[in-house]
Amino acid sequence: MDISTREMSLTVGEAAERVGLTTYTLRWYEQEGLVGRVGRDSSGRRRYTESDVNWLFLLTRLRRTGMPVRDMRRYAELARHGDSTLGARRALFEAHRARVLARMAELEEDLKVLEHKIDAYRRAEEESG
Amino acid sequence: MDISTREMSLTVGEAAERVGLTTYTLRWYEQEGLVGRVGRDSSGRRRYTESDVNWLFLLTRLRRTGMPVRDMRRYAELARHGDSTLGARRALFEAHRARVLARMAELEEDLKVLEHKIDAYRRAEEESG
DNA sequence: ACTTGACTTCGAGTGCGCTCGAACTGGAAG
DNA sequence: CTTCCAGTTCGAGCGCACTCGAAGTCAAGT
Repeated sequence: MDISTREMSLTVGEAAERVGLTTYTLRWYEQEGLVGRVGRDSSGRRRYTESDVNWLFLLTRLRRTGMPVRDMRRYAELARHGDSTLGARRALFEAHRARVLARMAELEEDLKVLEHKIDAYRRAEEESG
Repeated sequence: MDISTREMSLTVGEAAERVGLTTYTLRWYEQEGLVGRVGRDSSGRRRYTESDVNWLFLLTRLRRTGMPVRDMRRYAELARHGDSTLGARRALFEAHRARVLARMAELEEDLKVLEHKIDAYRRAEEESG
């Protein structure tokens, strides 16, 4: 039982790799207030804890579902204000879930258009190729 | 049976409204080669035919599924080259369909994360609210 | 001791997809 | 006949989300 496996802390490069963002983006997220001030070591280098990494991971999911950085910032601010904002955070997620579901419904519609087109091309190829 | 119902032609504003884009965007699409040169009336105004509008509609679906304008341009170029490019166009759509399916799978994953979070907030609210 | 390479901050630059302002024109309504 | 509105072209500008370059620091490896 190595103490380092219990008290993990990662450099910006390691954290970036783990969450699939670049070091540039991680620093920028911090600057933009999407992440609270990350701890530094004695020489001023960022040290990411496991909970920092979990938070970053959540941010990547929000981003990937199309949440604007502006809204992620708002969410981060709520989170920084503790338990009194739990309801607001849930509301934010529920609203976002609705948007994601709507987006998925759109994509399914659009997929149909794509498939129709593919079929039409197939038929046209048979006829003239 | 009015002849105007058979030979429809729309102004840029009407076409924009019908496909859900702005007039700016319609002109820009033309300029960018996403749409072949649209016909003009005697005083130089654009007149969109039904097939122009159908084409534009298809473009909106490609856009909405995340196809970059660059790729839409490539597709438009293929379409302008006639039946010899049917296979290429089908391939382009099939590749795009794969990306859309992958995107939908991602969204479903991300949706799970969202629902977990919502549940967690609900539980936390019960406990401390 | 020196080199290497990942880190620091800062401000500037990039790519995408529009979006708009300016200056002008031309058809239709009152 | 005038007023109005929607259209024209052109180039410039914008918002978003990064992405990068410059100049410097620091710790570890050879």
